[in-house]
Amino acid sequence: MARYDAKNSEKHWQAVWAERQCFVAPNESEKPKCYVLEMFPYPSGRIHMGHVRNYTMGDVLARFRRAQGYNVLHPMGWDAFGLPAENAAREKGVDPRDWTYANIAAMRAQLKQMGLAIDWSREFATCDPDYYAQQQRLFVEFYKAGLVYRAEADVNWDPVDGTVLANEQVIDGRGWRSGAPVERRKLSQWFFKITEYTDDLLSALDRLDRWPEKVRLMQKNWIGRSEGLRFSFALSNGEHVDVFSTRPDTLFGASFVALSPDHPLAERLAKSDRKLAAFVAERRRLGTAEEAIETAEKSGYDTGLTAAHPFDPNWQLPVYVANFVLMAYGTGAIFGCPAHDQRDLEFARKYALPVLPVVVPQGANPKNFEIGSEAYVGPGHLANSRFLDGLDVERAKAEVAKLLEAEGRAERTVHYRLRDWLVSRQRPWGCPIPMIRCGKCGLVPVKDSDLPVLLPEALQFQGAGNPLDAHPTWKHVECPQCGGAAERETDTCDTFVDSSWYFARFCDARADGPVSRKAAGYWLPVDQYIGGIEHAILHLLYARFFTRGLHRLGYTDVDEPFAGLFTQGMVCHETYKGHNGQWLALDEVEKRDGKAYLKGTDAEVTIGRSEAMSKSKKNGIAPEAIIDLYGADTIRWFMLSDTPPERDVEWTNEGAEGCWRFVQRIWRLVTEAAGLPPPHTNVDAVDGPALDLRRATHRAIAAVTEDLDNLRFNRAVAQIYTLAHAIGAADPSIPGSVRRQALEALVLLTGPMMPHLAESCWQALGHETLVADVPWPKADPELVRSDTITIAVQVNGKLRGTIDVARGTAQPALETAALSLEPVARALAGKAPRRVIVVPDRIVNVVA
RNA sequence: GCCCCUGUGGCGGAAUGGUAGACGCGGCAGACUCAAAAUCUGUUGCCUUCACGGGCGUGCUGGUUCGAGUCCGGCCAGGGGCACCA
Repeated sequence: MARYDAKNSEKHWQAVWAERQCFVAPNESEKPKCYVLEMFPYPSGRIHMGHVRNYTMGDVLARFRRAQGYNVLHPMGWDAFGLPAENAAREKGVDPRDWTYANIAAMRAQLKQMGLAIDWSREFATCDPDYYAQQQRLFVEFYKAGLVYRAEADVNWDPVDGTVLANEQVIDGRGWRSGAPVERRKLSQWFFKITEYTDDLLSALDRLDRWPEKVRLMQKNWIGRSEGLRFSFALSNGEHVDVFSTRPDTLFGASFVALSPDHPLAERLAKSDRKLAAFVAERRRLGTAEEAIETAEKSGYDTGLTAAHPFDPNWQLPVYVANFVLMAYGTGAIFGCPAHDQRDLEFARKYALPVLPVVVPQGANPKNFEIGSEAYVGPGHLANSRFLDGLDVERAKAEVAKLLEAEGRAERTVHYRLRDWLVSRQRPWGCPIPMIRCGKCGLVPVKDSDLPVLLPEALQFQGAGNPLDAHPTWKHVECPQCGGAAERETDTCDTFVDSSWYFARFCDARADGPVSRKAAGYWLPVDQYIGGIEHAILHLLYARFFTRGLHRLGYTDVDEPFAGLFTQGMVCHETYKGHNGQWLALDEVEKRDGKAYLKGTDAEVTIGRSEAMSKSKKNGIAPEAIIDLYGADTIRWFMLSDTPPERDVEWTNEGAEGCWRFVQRIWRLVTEAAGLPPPHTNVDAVDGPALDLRRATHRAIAAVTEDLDNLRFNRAVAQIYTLAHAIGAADPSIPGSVRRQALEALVLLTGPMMPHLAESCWQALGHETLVADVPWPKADPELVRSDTITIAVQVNGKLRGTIDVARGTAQPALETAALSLEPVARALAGKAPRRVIVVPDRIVNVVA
């Protein structure tokens, strides 16, 4: 029997699908629509295993929904602006445009090898002038709608990339791309007013019921709503300092006031206080990096000023500048209550400040309740707090707020941690911001008729700074308003802008305007979005904001771009380290008897734990190599097998071999079944082994359908193995029509996961249609349910036997049958049962 | 520091509060073969027993329940996120 020739078969079917335009989605259809989207890739030049997993999952769903009768939109594009192209330009002297499009061509070819059911007619790259022209149009419209503004901002400056980074793009005090230590600079920057939608972005999370709870929680925490009180302390120098607190109930436990080193007052004091200036500078070297601040010891600088307690002018609190107070949150100043805040406690212990408990838990005696090394943050009643004594925390908060508000000294406020989105980037390989600065007219948007603002043909990458800015002619233009000499904005957009609306552009990728209202009305929202958890916050939040903006501009009626979200796990592999601790690549190592050795030697190497495939750890496996060896169907099958899709998967060669064996097994099952009745033969009533196979077939159809509906690919795979086994083990005497039906179901169920193999098998079974065009099989409920079932019999919850009964057998009969079991009698040892729990069709539990 | 997730055989993992370990990988045994490869079949949690059987088992520890991998409380370990969120 000839083996299945994956290489030729896959090439053949890919050509057939392309030729017949199987996966081109019409924008009008009688069918219900289904929009399946995977996060589009950055064109790095080659696909990695993470892409393979991501696009396989989306492809299975797209093909499954198509078979179920949906009009499926499953597009692909390229997130093509960004720093790597610039780095390549600087390092290799290539044009970023050429580099990017060459990468796209290479990756497109690799993706096509995977046999994805994609509507390639909608493909675009964000660096296509046609795409970014439309984005510029949106920028101007957002600007006119009041969603864009320019402001001075204290920004993170990356001295290597010569670019500004958003706070959330700084990792450990270094640029998230360049790794260079970040400096601070004040620059005039463009912002999107995402905070205009804060409340809505938060409250709408509750309605995203097909999003992972984890992601909704992460977004909720990121938006960070907190209710509190804003009030001021009078300082000994005659000034006032505003603080924000969510715990005003603990005011009588205050023992200090602390300012952020970035607080204007701290900066002003530092001008005449060298030591303070040094302290502030030291803190700034820590950057905004969380880890650095985390591990840094709490420290402060006593300004010598004091602050009067709001309820007692004679009570003076010391005023510190403290390294743990953030300017970006609240007012940049706090009052410290060491007994009920861990950070304040550590600070107080260090500077020997009083620690007075003012909230005591239920049952504790206020007189001897003491704070040790842990602050008490739980509920309780107020103590040591004069007129607040005895109140619970919530009532005390309200009381303090009421008193201070009545005197006009405080304001109940809701604070969010979400800040506006800084989109300016000083990079040449991005979408130019279509604004013009005129000495006379100020900021003027580029006229619509002058769009797009194209990037210049040739850019010089020598030297730091932005080549757009350094270009001899590009930025010099006439003011659209007064006609005088003016300058273009040379900043480009954050690439998150590009990815914030591409899903809407896919609805009609060649529309004249940015988004076709009609097409977006038909396709949006995306029914299932699939991508990595690393985008759980920024990308998804920005896309949600942008969609609201598009709604405001009338491009769409939806606010939420992604009705369903699925975040897949990473692809991992064992790691290896040599004697001096360096990472070893997979092809430098060979395994024998469970141990790893340097290839060709007896030098043992350390086997590290499995980690996400990465260049730095040298544990990556190239998908092309696997596709070359086994074919795309095998790698697809591996990605779907065993591990639940949301969990990290470990790549193993043994597993891949197992997948490849299964490909051959299906092919053998199909091709060995010679002499079947012709296609479309009806199955007559059968019994015995033939009925068993029919039942197995319909059970598999039902189970796979349900599993794919819920993206439980690993379970669907297990069901298909079970059906294949049932077919292989079936009695040779059963009618060919039954065997045919089982094989056809097997092929169709496998179709979304191993599409090439399925087409070959379908053809081998005598069909002239394509699996890609065949409707999804339907399970007969009669055949899914079995008439007899096995019921467990327990004594005191321990299994003692089973009984086979007809479905629906009544309680008394079950009880009698259970009690007559020999092991049950033995366990009872002659005594009468105290009680017998009988759940029909489920279980009998005898309580002895 | 705060928040989130995950702990089940040798391994990846199944399991609406109702027979723990489906399915796959690996191992073992057998069939086919002169032999091997390939393939097929069976078997495979641990302890105990000649056997029948019995006991123990879902990170630990309490609880709820006739019955807990599943629900609740307390811990431990590993992983992830974050802007110390006052």
